[in-house]
Amino acid sequence: MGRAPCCDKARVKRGPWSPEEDEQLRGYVRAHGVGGNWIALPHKAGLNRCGKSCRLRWLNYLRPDIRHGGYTEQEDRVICSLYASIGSRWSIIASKLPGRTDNDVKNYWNTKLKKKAMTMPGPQNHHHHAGLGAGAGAGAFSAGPAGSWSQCVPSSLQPAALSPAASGSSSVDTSSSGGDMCFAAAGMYPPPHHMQGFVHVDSSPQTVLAPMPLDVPVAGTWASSSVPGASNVGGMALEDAFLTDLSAYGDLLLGGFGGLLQDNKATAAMELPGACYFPNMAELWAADHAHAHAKPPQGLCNTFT
DNA sequence: AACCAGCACAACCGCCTTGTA
DNA sequence: TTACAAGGCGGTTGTGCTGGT
Repeated sequence: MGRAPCCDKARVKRGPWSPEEDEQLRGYVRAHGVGGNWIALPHKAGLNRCGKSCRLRWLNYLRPDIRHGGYTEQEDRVICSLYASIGSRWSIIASKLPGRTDNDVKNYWNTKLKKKAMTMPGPQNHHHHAGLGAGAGAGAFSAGPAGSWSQCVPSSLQPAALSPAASGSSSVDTSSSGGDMCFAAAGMYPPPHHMQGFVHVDSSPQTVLAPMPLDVPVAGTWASSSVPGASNVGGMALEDAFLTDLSAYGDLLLGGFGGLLQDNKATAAMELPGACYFPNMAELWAADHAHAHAKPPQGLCNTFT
């Protein structure tokens, strides 16, 4: 027997919201805020709706800062970049796109961007895949010789090598806040010497990404918030560093994103909030070392902050 | 004009995580 | 430590619109 439903579905209204309901919810939130309790909100607001439904409606549609449609090339690249590195974690991806919601980004990917990405030419240098490809889970992403998306990417388009399901990361501590080792595009860029076997620090397509040694000293959290002048460190703009890294990962892991990303990375001009755009190191660790059942070394993070 | 297929997007479902008593 | 409630998330479904036949 499953858990009890959050509301009586037989009694609450379902389906599309009417303009009157929208205005009722909008007015209530304007006047009182959400109050930290979505379950109680519909009753207080006089809405015959499930609390979860109210929450979704507000977050995905009624919030004043929401933008719908009109995705830019930069946003496309960011979505592809992050999808290549972290998979379908839409809330994280959306958090990097001001005014976008996870649902919106997810729909956009499923209906448009996925097809667009599928039509992109494949990578030019498949020897990249020798790096992480030796690790567990990477087999699903071995690029075909022709290098087309349809051959490189599994049917689900899920980067299994990084996904919780494949890495078994339910046992991996992805929520640690202390010692997060964010490979922030800002903060410490280029990365310390001992990380450069793993981190792509230049735009050379020949760069081979190798698994990071696990016994490396971890220098603590790399976050722009703690580093003065972090938006442009080492002569590399934040977005350039970000996209350079992720294009390298896309090429390594999916065999197709690289082509989508590399062309215009230098011209990317959108401002990306937050600091840590690097792939989840804990999951990479788990996937690459078949240690899904164990915790990664302290300091591997899952935080995009 | 009617029908159908495909598309876009809003909304729902169920599971997982988190906070709290 | 445990149990429970609520929040959060990603996958999936439903619905309306549009273009083609």
